[in-house]
Amino acid sequence: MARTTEKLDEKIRARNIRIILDVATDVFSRKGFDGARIAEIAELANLPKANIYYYFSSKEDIYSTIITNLIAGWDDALSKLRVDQDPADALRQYVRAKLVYARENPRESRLFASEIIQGARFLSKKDRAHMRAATDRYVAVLDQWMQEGRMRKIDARHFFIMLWGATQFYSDFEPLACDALHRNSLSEQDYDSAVDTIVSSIVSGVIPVAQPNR
Amino acid sequence: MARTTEKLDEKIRARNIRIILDVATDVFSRKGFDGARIAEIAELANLPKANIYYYFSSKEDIYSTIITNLIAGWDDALSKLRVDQDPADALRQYVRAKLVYARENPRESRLFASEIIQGARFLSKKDRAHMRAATDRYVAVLDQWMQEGRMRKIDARHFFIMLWGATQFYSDFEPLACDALHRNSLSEQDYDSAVDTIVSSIVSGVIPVAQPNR
DNA sequence: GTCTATAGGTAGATAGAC
DNA sequence: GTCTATCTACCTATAGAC
Repeated sequence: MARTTEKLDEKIRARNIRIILDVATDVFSRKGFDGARIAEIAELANLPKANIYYYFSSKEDIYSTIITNLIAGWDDALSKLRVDQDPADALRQYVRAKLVYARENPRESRLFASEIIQGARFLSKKDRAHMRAATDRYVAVLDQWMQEGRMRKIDARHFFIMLWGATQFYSDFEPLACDALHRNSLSEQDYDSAVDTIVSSIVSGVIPVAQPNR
Repeated sequence: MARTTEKLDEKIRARNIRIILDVATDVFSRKGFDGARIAEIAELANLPKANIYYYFSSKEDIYSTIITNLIAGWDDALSKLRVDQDPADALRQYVRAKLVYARENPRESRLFASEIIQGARFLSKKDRAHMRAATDRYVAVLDQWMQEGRMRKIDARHFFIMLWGATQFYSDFEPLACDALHRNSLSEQDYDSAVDTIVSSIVSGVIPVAQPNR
């Protein structure tokens, strides 16, 4: 009997926590940390406000939980660049993976963008170190390719910033992307075009090589 | 006498409005519209809270004024792409102008980014139409270059989104850029490296052309 | 034009009944 | 575990003295 109750409680608890984190992601992404209201989260979760405080100790507790979760999610979502891959193929896979993640997780992407714009106040040192380490690994792969002559020598760190900015724009600044593309909303084809444009631009360049008959 | 008083009043008014808009840009950029507090704006402006409401009718009034002002500022800041320029030179100038603007106006840049992330609720139709028209003019220049064979055929709209994302990252997501570059803050040299990496990547591509002896 | 005082409402968080 | 009622603090905005 006790076991049944415990199991049921665990189910209710897990379910409520999941719902709270889900709607909180929505509210935080639309309002930022300071602008978000616990009352709105409670309303969207169909729970009394006090119930939120039964599962989480504070507003910051909910927020930090979401951030740590989404950073963990990135590692799985982003295909790993490996030194033995073809650089052009690998870059295409990386850009595609970033755009797919952005398209499938727009709220998480915007919440994180909002957190950074507002000064990265709740991004823990651990999470930042984790991200720096991931960047360093990617940079090492590109540096290796450059050493082997399989890639032109550029600054790999700035290069990754360029890829991040180019890909995140579609989810974080969607209204601007829609305006620029004359769309009401972005379709899967638009995302495919984004991959093609980004990859073909950075792989081959946009300026034709001068004719040899000069 | 009346004239002197009027002049003095105008000076005080102009000065106070300027100060309010200045500190409000800071607060809105750090907290977003909903998170910003009039009390904080008043405190930073060294004015009583009620004084803010003497110059502006509401929180939204201050916010909208800032947004319209900063959009007007862009037209001057961004060097115009002209069809008769050399494409590579023109793209370098454009990227540089965007990065210089981002570096010199980080608060405006972040406030605007925050507004878009939070759904572009206060971006007027007029301002959006204005931005779309500017984009269309830039796109027309690139399309012309492509028709003349001076530029590879890519989607000009996605291409501009790539440039916007790549350049805005440095001001809007500065903490991430600092982490990626292993810096405490970004120097002018870092911005120069950003221009070089972005421009050389998109102009020539990062993958060497295959040797002709295949 | 300036600013104190305050209205009227809502925020995050908690006490305690069930 | 759940939720009503409520605390204290703070919010936007205004009234009205100077």
